Amino acid sequence: MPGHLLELYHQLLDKFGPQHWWPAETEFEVIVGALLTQQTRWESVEQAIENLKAQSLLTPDALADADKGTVEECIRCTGFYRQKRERLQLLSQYFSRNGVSKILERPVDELRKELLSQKGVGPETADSIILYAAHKPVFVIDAYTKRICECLGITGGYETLQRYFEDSLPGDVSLYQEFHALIVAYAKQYCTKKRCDECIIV
DNA sequence: CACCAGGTTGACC
DNA sequence: GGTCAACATGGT
Repeated sequence: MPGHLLELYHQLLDKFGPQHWWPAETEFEVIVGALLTQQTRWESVEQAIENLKAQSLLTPDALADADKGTVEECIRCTGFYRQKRERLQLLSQYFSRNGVSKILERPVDELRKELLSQKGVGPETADSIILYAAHKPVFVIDAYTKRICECLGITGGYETLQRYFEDSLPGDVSLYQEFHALIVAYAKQYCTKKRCDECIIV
């Protein structure tokens, strides 16, 4: 019985309040954060972003040309720092060559395909960039969302779950942003790998 | 000390 | 098409 997602959204909003997710001064900062946040705590990403800012490396041009050791030092705290450094600089080159807003303004389908062709950018990272930097309504499916979908009896791969959310909700950017953040807030507390308590969603 | 975190890739079936 | 180790640090 689909159609319960909007109800779930309001339940979570009542319980946790607005999350105002992905605070960032620029779109490029969102892009960098999206890459760095892979398989790490957000607090580590904030630290890394701060480090990059202190070195004035938070622009595509600066980051693309920056010294490798310097970049690795800045992002070490996010883990996988060698491959993330490589991928971050390749991504910076790409945005530097074509222009951040020029790229983000492209039609969603085209944009998604382009992002996915970049090394280190998979579906979740691409969709995070589209939703939080390009401000277009694609629903981000992360590990927490997958976990909650299991509770809801929704099975399938990334695209399947994404279609389910997008088909069940109005295509609204703010709604997608908040809902995604609320799912994470909820799952972190009540639907961890070890336990699934007080499940308000079933 | 073991396990986990806002994933992606390339190898292998 | 799906599964899986590798990638690396820091927190609980």
